[in-house]
Amino acid sequence: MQPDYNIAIWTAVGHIPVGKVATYGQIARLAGFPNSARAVGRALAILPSDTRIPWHRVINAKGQISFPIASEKFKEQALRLTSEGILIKQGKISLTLFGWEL
DNA sequence: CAACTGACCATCC
DNA sequence: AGGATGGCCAGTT
Repeated sequence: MQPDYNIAIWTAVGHIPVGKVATYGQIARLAGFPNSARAVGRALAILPSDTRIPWHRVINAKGQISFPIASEKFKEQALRLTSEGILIKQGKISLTLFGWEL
């Protein structure tokens, strides 16, 4: 099991400009899997902690972080996003303002 | 081998 | 506007 899914997805994620965010659906589309947003979630889930992939720039279609509000993962992602200039109000990110390729 | 699960999404009510 | 429903697809149980 070493499908290129993950490679394609990671590559697409790596193309997200700093200060912008993309949804799983967008990434899936860019990677060549129009109906497999879930593949993106999987690909990101198996990333090692020392990865250089900006996984934090990937959020769900609701414009929110796809983690339990109190989890460490959530906090880390929120921190990384804010430090890149992305504003999170009430746990929600404005895709209109920070969405990649609108 | 069948069923469940999940860092999801679009549509319908 | 918020909740339920169906579809997707690969890795686990």
